[in-house]
Amino acid sequence: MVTVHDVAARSGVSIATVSRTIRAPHRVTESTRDRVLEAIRELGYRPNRAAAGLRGGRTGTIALVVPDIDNPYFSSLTKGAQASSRARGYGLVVVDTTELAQVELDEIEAVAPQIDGLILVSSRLDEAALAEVAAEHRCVLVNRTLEGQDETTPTVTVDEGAAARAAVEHLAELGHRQVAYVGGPARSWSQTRRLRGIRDAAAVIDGFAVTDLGAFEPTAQGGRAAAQAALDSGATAVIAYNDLAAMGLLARWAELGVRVPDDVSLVGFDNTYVAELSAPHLTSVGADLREVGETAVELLMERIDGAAAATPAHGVHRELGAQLWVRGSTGAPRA
Amino acid sequence: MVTVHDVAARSGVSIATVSRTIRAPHRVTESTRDRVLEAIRELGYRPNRAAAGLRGGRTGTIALVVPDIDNPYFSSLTKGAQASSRARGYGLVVVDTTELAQVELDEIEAVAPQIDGLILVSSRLDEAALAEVAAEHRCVLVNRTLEGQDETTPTVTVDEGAAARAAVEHLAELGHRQVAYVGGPARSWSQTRRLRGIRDAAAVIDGFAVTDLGAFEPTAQGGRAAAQAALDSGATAVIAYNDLAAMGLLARWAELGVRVPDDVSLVGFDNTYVAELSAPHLTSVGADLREVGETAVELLMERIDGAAAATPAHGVHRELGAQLWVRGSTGAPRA
DNA sequence: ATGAAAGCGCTAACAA
DNA sequence: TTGTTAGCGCTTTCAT
Repeated sequence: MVTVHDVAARSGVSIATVSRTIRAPHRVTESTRDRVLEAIRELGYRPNRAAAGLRGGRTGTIALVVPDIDNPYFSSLTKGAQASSRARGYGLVVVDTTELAQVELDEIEAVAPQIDGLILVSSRLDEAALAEVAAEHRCVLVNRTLEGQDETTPTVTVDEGAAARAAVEHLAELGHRQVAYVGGPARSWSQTRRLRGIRDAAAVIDGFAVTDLGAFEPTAQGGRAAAQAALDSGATAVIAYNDLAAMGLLARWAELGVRVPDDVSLVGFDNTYVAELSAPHLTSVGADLREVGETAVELLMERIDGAAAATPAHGVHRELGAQLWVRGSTGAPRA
Repeated sequence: MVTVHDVAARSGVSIATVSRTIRAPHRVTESTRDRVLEAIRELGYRPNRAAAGLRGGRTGTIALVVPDIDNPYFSSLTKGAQASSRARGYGLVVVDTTELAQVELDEIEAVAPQIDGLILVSSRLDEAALAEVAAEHRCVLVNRTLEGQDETTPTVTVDEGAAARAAVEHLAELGHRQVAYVGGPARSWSQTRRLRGIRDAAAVIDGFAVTDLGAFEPTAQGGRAAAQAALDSGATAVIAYNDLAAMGLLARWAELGVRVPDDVSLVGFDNTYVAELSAPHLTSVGADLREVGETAVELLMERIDGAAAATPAHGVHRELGAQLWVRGSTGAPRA
């Protein structure tokens, strides 16, 4: 292992100068700097981030904590974060909590000392635990806000209201008036906002009725389970809590001989890549997931770099716009 | 931040005893141990893994390096690794290399000092670079072997030959004799093995012919691009390089009015979760991906714990069996 | 069985 | 501008 000492010896300077050459190049004469840089290259020196963090408080690494990496929503978001942090010279470590609050807490505490900050995506922690984590670590929240007086934790959310509205208006324009909603986990943060968004959007359209089919698993299985009920509801179009559930509806309907969009239209949420796997492709509403990841990193960087500097006392909250991605699963209702 | 000093003060012992209580409990009297353990609980002390690694060489963390986390193959494998490492008390950090060899190399060198070992999945490094990484770091290879004299690096592979054979035999039993293969990236390690496996299996079946359609992107788009050619080949069944490509074939065929499995049967590779997203569900061959991840962690653990101990001079190579997952996309050929 | 002390690789005062 | 030095939190001899 090559250390600062090796580089120092090789270039005939002290270890402090080596460190400075990396962290504050302007504080070193050009000639020495060149010499040190060359030694670094020759020796293949790489600073030990753990050691740097131990002493200086900066590790050059951030962590992204997700509930389930094996879910296209989170993996796409992760891609965005990865690209963004890399572009800024930061390392990114991904942690999967398997949807468990306790695991989430454990892992956060375990990695915390080794990183400069963390991004919590769709945290499964309860308010109290989340507030404590947010208070003790430099972090950014995604898809979740801290209720109450917290104005200090940067947050990235997607405008679920706009997404829901886009779905409803799209269907209304196509001529639909009877729509069924296949919901996700009842207590979920997104579910609440999505259902309300749909209701609000529907309310301002003449003669537009929405039937809430209740809570289903946010998976293809959940979608399959809802397929018959959706049909029975008499709706000409269905909105699903997420793309995975929509895929389940699509598959089950195909087995039942129901054609999409001829017999019924379908819209998913999140615009994950699975929306382009089906036949027909799935119309979906949502933000650009990679952009969500990028934005979270951006906010965290501001928090880190401008630590003492221009950090506003109030937190930064970014609500990302949602778009409608029209694909083959939506069309005019049967005459 | 709670440190060993806080715990030591609280329990009236030295920091050395605190450390021992954690790393070598049997070297501490039961009464003192209890006292220390209680202080740890009360204070909520968590050892700083980075610091531990700096001094002792053990960080309690391992890294999993994948080319693209936004690919169901890797994300499922990651789940397995995550569960397994957690069960063993190790932290797991996931690194996404965006398919780039240079990024892979950079990230490996950056995290290396902070971890006890790493798992390289489907490494994009060339032989020379990979050999060097394997020599300098404690690592396990997945889906890749080091050619030549290396007998020292543990490796996990999937029996692609068995997978290919399972696909071919399944189709043969159904009555198919004309099969087309939609290939993946020409130079890919898996592609080579899969094609050969299919050829070998076909060779021993009377009158069984395989048409190689050539290289396509290992994505839904790639599958779509191959759809027409697959039909034109006159095959009654198609095997795709992976599930994603198979999904593309399925979708394009649906648009073309081709029915699966009535008009043509389809088999994918890898058995990722997307195989259960389509209508009909996709028959696929492959190993249990989570098991692949678990096995890799297991091998790495053996390498770490038994460092000096019973480590055989020759490496450990585990080839995981592949299974056939029969779903709706395969059936008898049209009479 | 326990404590004192050295030092892992690095950064940040402080001196020079 | 550069070097010296004191630790960051921890593990690990070496004493006791």
